[in-house]
Amino acid sequence: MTERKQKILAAVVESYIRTGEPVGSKNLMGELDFSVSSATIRNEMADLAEMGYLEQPHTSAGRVPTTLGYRYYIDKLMNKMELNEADCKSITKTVSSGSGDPEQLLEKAGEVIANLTNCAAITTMPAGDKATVRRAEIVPVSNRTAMIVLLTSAGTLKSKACRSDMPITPQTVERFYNVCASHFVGRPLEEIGTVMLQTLVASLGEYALEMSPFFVALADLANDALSSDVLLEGQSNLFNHRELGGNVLELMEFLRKGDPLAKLIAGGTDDVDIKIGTENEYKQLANSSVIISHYDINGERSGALGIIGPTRLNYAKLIPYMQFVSGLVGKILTETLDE
Amino acid sequence: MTERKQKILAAVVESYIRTGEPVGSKNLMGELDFSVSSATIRNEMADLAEMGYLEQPHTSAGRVPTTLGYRYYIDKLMNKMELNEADCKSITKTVSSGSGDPEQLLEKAGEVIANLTNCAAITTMPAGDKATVRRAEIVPVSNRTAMIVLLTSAGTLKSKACRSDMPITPQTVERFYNVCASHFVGRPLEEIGTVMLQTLVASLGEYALEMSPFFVALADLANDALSSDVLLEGQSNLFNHRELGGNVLELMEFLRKGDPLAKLIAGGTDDVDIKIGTENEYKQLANSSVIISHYDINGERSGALGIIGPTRLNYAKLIPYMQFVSGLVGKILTETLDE
DNA sequence: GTTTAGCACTCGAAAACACAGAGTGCTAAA
DNA sequence: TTTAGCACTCTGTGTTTTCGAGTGCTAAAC
Repeated sequence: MTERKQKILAAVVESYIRTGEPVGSKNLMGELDFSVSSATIRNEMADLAEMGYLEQPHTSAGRVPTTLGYRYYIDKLMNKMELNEADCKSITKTVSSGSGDPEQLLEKAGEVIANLTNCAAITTMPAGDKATVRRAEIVPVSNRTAMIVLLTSAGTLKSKACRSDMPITPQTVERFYNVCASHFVGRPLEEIGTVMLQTLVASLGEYALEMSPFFVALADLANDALSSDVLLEGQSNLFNHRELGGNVLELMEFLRKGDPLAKLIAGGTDDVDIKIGTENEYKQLANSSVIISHYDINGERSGALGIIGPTRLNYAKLIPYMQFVSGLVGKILTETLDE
Repeated sequence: MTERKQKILAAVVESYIRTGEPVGSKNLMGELDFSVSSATIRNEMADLAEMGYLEQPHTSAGRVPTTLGYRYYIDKLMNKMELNEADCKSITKTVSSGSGDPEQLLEKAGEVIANLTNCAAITTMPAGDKATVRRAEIVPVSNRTAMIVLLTSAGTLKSKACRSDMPITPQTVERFYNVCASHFVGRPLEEIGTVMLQTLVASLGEYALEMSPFFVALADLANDALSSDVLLEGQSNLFNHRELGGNVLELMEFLRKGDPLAKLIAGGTDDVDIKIGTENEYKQLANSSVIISHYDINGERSGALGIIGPTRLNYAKLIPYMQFVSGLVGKILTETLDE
């Protein structure tokens, strides 16, 4: 891999990212900082194609970067762009304008990213992995229906209505509160599994029947709180990218499901993860790139922001932006949740 | 408007709804219960076109119903289809399978409708118009951050994190609880407006500064609880209707915003509201039809289910279905929330 | 040995064209 | 009033043509 080949590869990638058109040898001439003829470039490009970095949509078209080409560009050739001062300010202003509610914050961050990048943005709420139960109770709303409320140490509050077969008395409420206080509060959410509940219910004796629906619902809530919520913003931006073509629908269908999204965004240990096209584990993403940037709360990896778009993302610009926003989110959340 | 014209109009509408193709005089011959030549039908159709009930996409194409045509058909000609027994059962089963949580219920109902109709489904949570405050409190999650929790008599629970400039002490919590108990509990949500809050904060004296962010957040929550939540399901179904063409995107963008949706579904006093194409107040819906069916809780109009799809909906079938599902939802919610 | 000019060739996109088919409107006869 | 017949219109489709961008190869130039 000569230096000249590198320069040509970089130029092809950048030109393609900019225009979306396959790039030919003649056009490339003007974009290089050294002058050679188009024939020379052609030879080099043929080499790069053979090496797997470029490919042709069809015989008589220009060249387009392959997954490998993008990867090489990102890892070795790319110069990250500086952040635009004004953008930073406006982002900071928008993101921090909320009242301190994490969900609102991440929603806003997602919006900002989606608008900025013209892609779909995904954000995860701070992970509840290690969260413990802070409080659990039932609040009656009618004769036989009550809200179950679960507050975790991570600051998430989940609630859900639940119907009982028996009238709900103040004693029911108190009993439930006491059981929770003695068995759950301060313990990790994970412990509220079905096994735990079964033994618990068994030990309740005569009250078992009365209480069991509430404990089942509580387990539901605990699960809810454990599975990190994923927010999605700006999906419709994907329609602006015609290279995604007919696959947009499948892609959007894929995004609608929370589970794979959660997996997608969870993986990776680096500060910023980039998955290009077929590098993605899901085949629906074969034509898309994903940039994921994690955020830390109190120095601990807690969640992530990501974008999903076509493979020809402006990586040099977007990577720093994603880092900036996730850093900002981490900072704000750390402040919000400090002990 | 002769009887024959009516029969022809009905046949045109039904054929178009079935096939999606403009219908010509020859094809129509086979679908009428009397025999006349295509020429006769042509004459009648020309008349109907002149009267504004039909139109031609272009000179040499068949005829398509206009908004007026659909309207006449629905109001005067349509025979509502009977509900399919098996469908009813499966709907009932799916919808009532939840744990009694209204949100879950309406989500399921929306899903069922979306799948059944191949349209986008919108559902509103039971209105909080007349709801009162059942409980309001703050729960600290860190030194300066607390969750504000608001539970209404309608069974909705809203919460939100809120950050204070001062450390939150148990006294703060108690003070807030007491103020809420004495001023808000039992009162309509609407009263928690900014005006009310200002006078209240003023009366708090030295604690005003400490408490005000929480009251502001509480007002937010009250507003949240008042503005009926709108759930949207099956938007992607809209892509299956090619007659919506390029407008699908605008339509989906429109659906993403909650506000107009809420307005859309709120209006109307009838049991079932049908808006066809340009009858809709929003121009993004000019090519769509909307069927909205309200549900009652304890005999009081509380919310609605609706579908949005192309104008060529199978009204005769879908209207009874919507009535059935909304009736079912009303029944279940009435049971859930009975006092 | 590397670079360049020249040239034949390939392929896709767009334009031009032909044409079948569905449907209409009109006229005149039944 | 209804019907048969006919000329006409328009779209959608398939075919052909043209155009241009781009390539790969060869042979000459550096």
